[in-house]
Amino acid sequence: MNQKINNLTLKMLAKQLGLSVSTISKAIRDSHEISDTTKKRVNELVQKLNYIPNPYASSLGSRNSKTIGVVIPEVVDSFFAKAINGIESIAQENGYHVLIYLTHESIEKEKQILKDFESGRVDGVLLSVSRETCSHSHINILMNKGVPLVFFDRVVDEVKASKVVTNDYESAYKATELLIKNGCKQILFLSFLNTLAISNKRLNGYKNALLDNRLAFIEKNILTFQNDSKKDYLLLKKKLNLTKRADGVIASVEKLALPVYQACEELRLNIPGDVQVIGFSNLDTAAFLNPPLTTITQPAFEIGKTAAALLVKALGRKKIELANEEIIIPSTLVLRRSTSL
Amino acid sequence: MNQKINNLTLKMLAKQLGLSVSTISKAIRDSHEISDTTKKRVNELVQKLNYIPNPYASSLGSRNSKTIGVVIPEVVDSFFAKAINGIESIAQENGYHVLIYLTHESIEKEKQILKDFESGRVDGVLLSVSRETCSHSHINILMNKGVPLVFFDRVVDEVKASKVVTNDYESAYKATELLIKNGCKQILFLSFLNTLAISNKRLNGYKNALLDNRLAFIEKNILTFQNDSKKDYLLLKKKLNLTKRADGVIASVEKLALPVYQACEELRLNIPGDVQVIGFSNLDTAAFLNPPLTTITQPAFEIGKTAAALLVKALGRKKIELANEEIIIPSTLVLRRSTSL
DNA sequence: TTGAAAGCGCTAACAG
DNA sequence: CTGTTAGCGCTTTCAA
Repeated sequence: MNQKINNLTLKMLAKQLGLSVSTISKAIRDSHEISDTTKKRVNELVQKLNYIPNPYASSLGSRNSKTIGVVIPEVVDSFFAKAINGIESIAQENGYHVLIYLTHESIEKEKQILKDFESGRVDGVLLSVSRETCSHSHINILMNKGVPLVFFDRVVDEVKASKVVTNDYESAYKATELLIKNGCKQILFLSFLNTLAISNKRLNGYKNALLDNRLAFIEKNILTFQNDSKKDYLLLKKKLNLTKRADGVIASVEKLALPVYQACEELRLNIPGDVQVIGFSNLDTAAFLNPPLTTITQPAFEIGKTAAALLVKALGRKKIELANEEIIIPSTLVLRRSTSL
Repeated sequence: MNQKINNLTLKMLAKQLGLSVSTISKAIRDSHEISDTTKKRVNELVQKLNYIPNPYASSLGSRNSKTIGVVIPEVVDSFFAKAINGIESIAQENGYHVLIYLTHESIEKEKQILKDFESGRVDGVLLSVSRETCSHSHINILMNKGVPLVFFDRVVDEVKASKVVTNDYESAYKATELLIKNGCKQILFLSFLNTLAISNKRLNGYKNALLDNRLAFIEKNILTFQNDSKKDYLLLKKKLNLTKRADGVIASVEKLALPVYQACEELRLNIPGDVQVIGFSNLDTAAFLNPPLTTITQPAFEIGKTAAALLVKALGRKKIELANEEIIIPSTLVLRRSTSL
């Protein structure tokens, strides 16, 4: 269907050099079975004619595609964007190609994508699950088909696999503790509706920090946002406007920090005077918000890079095997003016 | 090398149904040559056995891969992240897969990537060139090989191809005019070192707005940043600290808005009282910066989406042809408090 | 409407 | 060290 220009093939090279196709093939891949002289002859012709092998033919023969599939919820999110950067750096370095798929937080899309991967389209998968992902059979099915998979950031605890994460529990604990030390009595915890392990860990960190500091854990101080619902925003505003008003907020998701700022602005509440705020975020602009936002900053690039490295290393082995290890790369608490000094 | 699980093949299906491989193949692709009854039989078995075709074998046979290559400078940039979103939406909708490549602003990498595309790895390319891209033979070579390519945002004027851009000249003109109307006399224009057409257009908009308003165009008011150099930042600071200090700044690139804020903070200059600032930016946080940043906001999602749509439409045709049209989707000037009212 | 046969361009034993 | 022989799994004429 494509009017593709007659691309050079191994066969043509073979004819030109009076060698066999397989010799050329091996020479190009620098096989030890081939003499240096013929390698040189071959490479010269390859250069001269600008021969570029057909990757799909190679894949078919060798049963691997030199490509990895990256499945993430969003790309407009500084965490994921930076993680992709890390992934790409490793891929690039090792001659892998990167197929990107966005689930937009939909488990249906996630299933669809993983199912497609059963085709052998990718040699391995890097996955950060959607908020909707509660069941995980689709992940197991793929892995059982022999497709290596490494989770990063948003992992599923129940699935046995290699995982690269950050210390969500501790970070949330520290964040909460900071607010408490700073005198907050009513601390809101904002998150999106989901069953993500990562959310739970953050929530538990928050909860335990409260309890360890003899503060009540109040169910109603957990605000669970639906996607972009106005209602949730109004609830947040209400919480910040009661007589016994919330005086601290932890936005456990990057996107939820801004609504807090917005609400405070509309209510003419001072941050950090009236309300102190901490956000889980990789925003480069955090330092320039009004006021600068104290953040839990995840090592996004490193997480992506490490996950990719794990996968690529495994793919390089004769017998592919991931150790099912969990690598934890700690986040950093960056103090700024949204929490009082 | 891969211990891939014995994947189902057409041959196996054929045997089970007592049909030929080609019949199955056609049935699966819903060919009109196949009777409805056999189509049904085939599809039932396909469902039951969960048959998934090998994409690389298909590619080899059909000479197209159903994947597009997206080449961009960075992904940690809200413009590109949003553009990817647009691209992905179209790809997804049309059954295309998306390979992502980052040049990190290096023309060498860009060349390497485009050269790889000569292999037939992708059916078409979406390209936003690196800052270093001055020559463009690598792009022409690829196109001459018959690989369809659509530029988006950062185009190369000299190359004939379809392009999706925004109105950079007008936007910069409007931005400059706004500052002038607001009383600015010394307006800095910040950009990165490059020969990008897009930069030139913005610069010209700035220049002409000055001239049309009887203000001098001063070469030294153009600050050209190298990548992350401290020196440039210091120069910016100096410009903001002269007796005849700059009183307006246009950051013609998203990344350069923050240094301005930083410099003003360090110099204790008030925005917009002492200096008014406008940034070309898609930052969601713009509204929450201190003060909220007036921006030229590009239609990132639409640009990506439109470029992808153009490409995909062309790929769907028997005889692939792009009309070499240039589609312009206008940006929006969003007034916020970094420019006085 | 179906099927046989000939590839697509490359890899991979295995011989020589 | 090089070549021969089979495929990889699918698409595509072209006959039947």
